[in-house]
Amino acid sequence: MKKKTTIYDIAKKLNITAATVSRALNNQSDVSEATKELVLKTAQKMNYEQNKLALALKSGKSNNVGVIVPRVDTNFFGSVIRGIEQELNPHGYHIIICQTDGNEIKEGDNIEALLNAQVDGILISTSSSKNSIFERILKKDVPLIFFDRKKSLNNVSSVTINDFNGGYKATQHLIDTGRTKIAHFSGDTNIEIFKDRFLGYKQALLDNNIDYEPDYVVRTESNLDDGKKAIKKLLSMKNPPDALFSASDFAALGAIQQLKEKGIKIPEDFSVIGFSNEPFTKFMELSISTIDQFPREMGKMTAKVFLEQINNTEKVKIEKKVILEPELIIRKSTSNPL
Amino acid sequence: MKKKTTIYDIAKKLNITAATVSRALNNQSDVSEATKELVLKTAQKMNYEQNKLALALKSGKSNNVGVIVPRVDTNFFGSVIRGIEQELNPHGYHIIICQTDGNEIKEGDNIEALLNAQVDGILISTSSSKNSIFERILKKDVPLIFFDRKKSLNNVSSVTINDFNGGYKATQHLIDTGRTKIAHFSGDTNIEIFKDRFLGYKQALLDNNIDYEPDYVVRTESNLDDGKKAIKKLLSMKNPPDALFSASDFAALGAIQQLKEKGIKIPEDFSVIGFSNEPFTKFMELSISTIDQFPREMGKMTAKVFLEQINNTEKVKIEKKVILEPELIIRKSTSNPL
DNA sequence: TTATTTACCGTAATCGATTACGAAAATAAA
DNA sequence: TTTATTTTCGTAATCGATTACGGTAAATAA
Repeated sequence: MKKKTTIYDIAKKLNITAATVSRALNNQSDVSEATKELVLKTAQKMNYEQNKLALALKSGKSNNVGVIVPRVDTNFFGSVIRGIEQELNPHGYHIIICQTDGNEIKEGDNIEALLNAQVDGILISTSSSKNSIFERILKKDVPLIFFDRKKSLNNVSSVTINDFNGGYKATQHLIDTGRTKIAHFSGDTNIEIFKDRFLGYKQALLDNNIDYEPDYVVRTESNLDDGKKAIKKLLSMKNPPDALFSASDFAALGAIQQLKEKGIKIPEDFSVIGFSNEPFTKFMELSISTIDQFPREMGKMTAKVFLEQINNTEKVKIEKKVILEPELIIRKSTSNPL
Repeated sequence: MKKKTTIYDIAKKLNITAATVSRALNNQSDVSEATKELVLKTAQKMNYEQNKLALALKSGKSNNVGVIVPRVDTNFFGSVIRGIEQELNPHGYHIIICQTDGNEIKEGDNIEALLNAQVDGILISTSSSKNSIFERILKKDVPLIFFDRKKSLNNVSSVTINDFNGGYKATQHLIDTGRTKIAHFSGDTNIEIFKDRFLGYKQALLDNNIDYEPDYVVRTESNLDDGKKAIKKLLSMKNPPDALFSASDFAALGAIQQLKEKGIKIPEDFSVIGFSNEPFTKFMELSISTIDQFPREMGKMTAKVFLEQINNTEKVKIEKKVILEPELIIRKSTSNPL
């Protein structure tokens, strides 16, 4: 009852060998139609199901792909993962999810474990500062693809959005509505995506002949409280800003709540734009302008790049750097362009 | 360079057999300290890493657990999955994620694939109407645990929240604020959780001697548009309701937006309570009262029940029905109790 | 000196599939 | 009828680990 039936069980019952059973099940040419049918029928009758582990060991292909993210319960990563799974599932791959909580050690452990599990590839949004772990993956010839948070490595593909352009577009939009005193909530600029958003912000100022004011830039975490604190600090300046580009939607919301408390009118007296297009930004009565990152498409693209790499029979390695273009979404927290 | 090193490679290099290498690596007693050290050292030098596939095939344990959900990009399922992963990872398990999009066929295919992949267990929030697939899992002696959306099967454990009480608490809260004409947005009542929320609603009315009005109950999908449509219909009644318990936060928000458009004051003239405690409900200027389901805890609990079942050496099977108690969260879309 | 134990390690089977090679049987060609 | 060619299927190796069993030599006991 409990024991799973193998091809040996079928072979014994039919008085043939497992080799023939295997060939019949795989519909190979050198088996007579008669035995093929017989095998198929008894396989069905005995509830036979192929043990993919044995197949994986033999073939060296597990059909599993590891996906590593800081956490799965955010809209962004949830959507990316959804995209990856949708794209990979029809090709027979399963995805194994690992969370790092942004912890470098956990990330290393997860990579180690995935390699031991013989995954056919690793898709990762990294929280690591070092490259050494990734070189171990490459040495084993396991396909590695970065998405969103990447490291720059030779021969390694990545799928990201153009965070520089995202920052630029957001800032330019504020300028287009007539603002010049534009503050910025920055994330951890050691992480590439946050540095790029910041650089886009600076470049937009430069291109519009607006002086860059370092005091207008505040480092914040991605939560409401940090946004509130940061905007308080900015408003207490001698020459306070009249607009904000936040690298995080959550911090942007915190700022908005604080501004309202102080009786400052949005967007008449102060404009706010966020980043990520979190679902809540659309739902607010005062909906929040933001930058869409197309996370689902990012996931699908990551999966596609992986599939291409797997199927690449050329000797030369391909290195694809896919950069998605983010989109400005104008809502009520900013005015319309002049 | 590319070839992974096996215990045979180590054995050959040291002129011993693979058996000894295996024993040394597993720190077994019948190997001399000298060779143990030697093996460990050369294993390190040769970058040896255990192939878990071979181990899995031999032992019959893959250390993978399948998790099946409708989709991963919602706050609820994302949080549940996060909880499952956090609990299972320290025990050496990896989770394989599958999405069904609520499609029964896809769910069957996913189960099939997970069984073939020899997962050590399946944790599922089901969209299926039939029991037959699950009986196949049980026949194979693969641990099966339901969470949130369950089927009632003998000897199968489940982790759910008390949706009946959730519906009851929400409705009772509206009554406590002085409402009597309470409408209900119901989900698909063929799904147990939605039926239970509805039954809780009815029971609360009954216990408070309020007549149940079938026309006050509208079937809606979990999105804004359906909520808007439904509330329009309700408001056009001869005797329209003055409160709403929606089984979905999204539909509740749609209703609120529509009510505002009509100039109806919330919560003075109309109270709304949702279900699920989606993040946006807290962020709104008019924050939405709702029912918290503790999804992360649900995930952790599901994982714990799985671990217990795995480690259960008794002959008798345990069947655990864990029911989490949902919590009423009062915000601005409902008044304070009288 | 002989017997017995212990420490250490090799042999070979096993998990469940695939497949190169070769052999027997069936058929076609001479 | 004999030879050549297919068709069909069995034998055994392989993937990379673990482990029951057995054997040898050294250590200890008698």
